[in-house]
Amino acid sequence: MTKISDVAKLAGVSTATVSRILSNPSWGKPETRENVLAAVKELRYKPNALARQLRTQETHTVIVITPNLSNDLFHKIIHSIEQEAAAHGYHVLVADAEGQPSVEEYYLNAIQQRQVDGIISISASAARHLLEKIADHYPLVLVVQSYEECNIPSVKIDNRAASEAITKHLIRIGHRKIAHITSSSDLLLYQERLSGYEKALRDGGIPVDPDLIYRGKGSMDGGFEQMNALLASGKKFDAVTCAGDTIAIGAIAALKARGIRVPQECAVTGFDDIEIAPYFDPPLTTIRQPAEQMGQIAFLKLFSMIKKEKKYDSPTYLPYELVIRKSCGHLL
Amino acid sequence: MTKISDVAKLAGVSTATVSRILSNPSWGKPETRENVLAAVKELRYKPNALARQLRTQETHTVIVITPNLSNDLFHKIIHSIEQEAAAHGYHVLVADAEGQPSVEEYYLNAIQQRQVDGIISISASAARHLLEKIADHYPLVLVVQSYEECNIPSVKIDNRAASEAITKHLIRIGHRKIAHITSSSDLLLYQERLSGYEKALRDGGIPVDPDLIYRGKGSMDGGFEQMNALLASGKKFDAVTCAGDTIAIGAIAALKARGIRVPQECAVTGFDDIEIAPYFDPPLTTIRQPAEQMGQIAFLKLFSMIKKEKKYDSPTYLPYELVIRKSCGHLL
DNA sequence: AAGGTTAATGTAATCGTTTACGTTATGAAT
DNA sequence: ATTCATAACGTAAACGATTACATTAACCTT
Repeated sequence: MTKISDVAKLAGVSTATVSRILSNPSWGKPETRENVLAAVKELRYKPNALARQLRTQETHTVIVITPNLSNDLFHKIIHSIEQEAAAHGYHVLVADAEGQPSVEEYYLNAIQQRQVDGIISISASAARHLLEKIADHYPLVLVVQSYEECNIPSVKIDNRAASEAITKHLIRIGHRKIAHITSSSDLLLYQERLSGYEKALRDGGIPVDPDLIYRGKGSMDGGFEQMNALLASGKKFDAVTCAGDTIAIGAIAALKARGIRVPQECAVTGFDDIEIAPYFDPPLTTIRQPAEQMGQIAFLKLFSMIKKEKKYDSPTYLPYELVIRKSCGHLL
Repeated sequence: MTKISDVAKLAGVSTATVSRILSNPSWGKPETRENVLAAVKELRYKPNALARQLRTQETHTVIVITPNLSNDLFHKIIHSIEQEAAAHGYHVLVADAEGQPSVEEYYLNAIQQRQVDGIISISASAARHLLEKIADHYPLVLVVQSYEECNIPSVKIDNRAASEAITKHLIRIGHRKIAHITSSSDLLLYQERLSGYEKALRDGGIPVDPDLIYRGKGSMDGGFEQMNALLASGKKFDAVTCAGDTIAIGAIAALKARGIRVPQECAVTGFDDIEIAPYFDPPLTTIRQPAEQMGQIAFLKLFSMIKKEKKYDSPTYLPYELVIRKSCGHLL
């Protein structure tokens, strides 16, 4: 592998000159520039990133930690982080935390070992105090969810309000016995969605019935299983709000398997507006999160922290959108 | 940040001793070990990965290049690569090539700059000669697709045979006028699937009709659009094989939108067996690729190349599985 | 012509490890 | 007691870049 000293030798200059010409477009006299650049081209020189990073103490790389790779919303966000990062000359390392023994360890290792300049955590699942400790020492931004009254920079929608909105829509069009299927994970975002659901019920004068709230895996399998459990319970219900589109899809499949028509006999709503939402039968009524914006803003926040422009920041709330399709039944 | 010399000072030894004790469990006398390890703990020392990598000339990191992150099959593969890599003490860097101006450049940069020890390319889209040139110099493994008679190591299923099998199934249960919707990308894998479809038709004594072959985006949107085009053409058909489950989902949505019942009036098959396949209405008949195995074997191949055990290798063909669900209609 | 400013470049230290090579201590073998 | 092998450890040279500091050259200014 050719190194900078090879280039320097061929161009008849010192390594310092090569380095400067390569990193500062207005440096050196034209003749020298030409020589050096010609040598670079001839030898096909590529700077060794490790050496550079070791010396400059920055990697121009950020790590994105995601609970899994199979969530459509997550990779929309990841993709937009990558776009924005590239625009600033940064690389993105994607870490799939699924199946990782200790997410916390994962978080820290990369940055402590100086392999990345900052962390973006999508839907972080670590304990609050731990995240705060990390944020105290390193640039960290949370996306999709964050803790309340916590000064770790974050970007998200108001999950509670969104969930309330979609539930209120069901009430408005005449549903009363509304169930909720959610994930049993203890992510705050699910608690917030549950809480929005409850608020909508209370505001609509409908008592919250704990027997209509089901928790399980946050996947299609999970939705399928929980809906079967709900059906098996014998409880009556005419609508279900699900805390995610994948859950909703599993739930609808379970209803259909018993010959229950959606939305005529039971309305179902999702959350996230994943790719399949409009193509499913029936198309899902859901909440759309502004994935692109979330990723973009998350990177920009992180970037300004890396550049030491600011350390803390208030959470950014972005607008969500209630997307009404057929799975919730008739509008008024 | 504490460095190795801090540890050495506190433990009263040289940096060489610290380094050796940390990397070789049977080195040094017990007393020294204890001192050093105690110092490490006290100072919370974490080795600087960059410095280590610069010195050892290996990063223990491999890069996985994927055409996009939204394909369920791809992240199953990525996930299994990560699992296997972790078991060998390697990290995985995921590169989403979508929207990248030049995938080729991407391929090379990371490895030329010595940031990774090897490359796994999922469904590579680069030109053959380019891939061969890369493989000549660096460890490279292809997954999901590869070129014929090419000695770049690869892991995949026999796409042609699988496509032939699923098409033959349609013929066996009585379909004659079978269309094919595929991606307009020039990935070999789509050509192979098309070719398997054609072979099945010919073997069944059915002429291949170019007017029944449609190409578009390989997404749900694409399937929707192509099916609409097919319908608009006025051509008669009673079944459609799609080159991917997402295409099939879009296609079915388009059929339903016109009130055409699937599979009664038109059978549809997919490819890949993504998460939603069993939950869709109707559940998709499709080809399951052994994603876990593919990822695992891909990493192992790469690993042996990195360790210089072997350079070239014949492609590994793994068994696929024809998964028959309802979207193709009655079995005999 | 002397002094001063600036541009162009070189020298060598530095980032934080690992490791080849050298030295000393220890103990076994003769 | 001498020799020899081996274990334990230290010294210092890498790895390949960037950059503080020093130097020289060139060009003004008066």
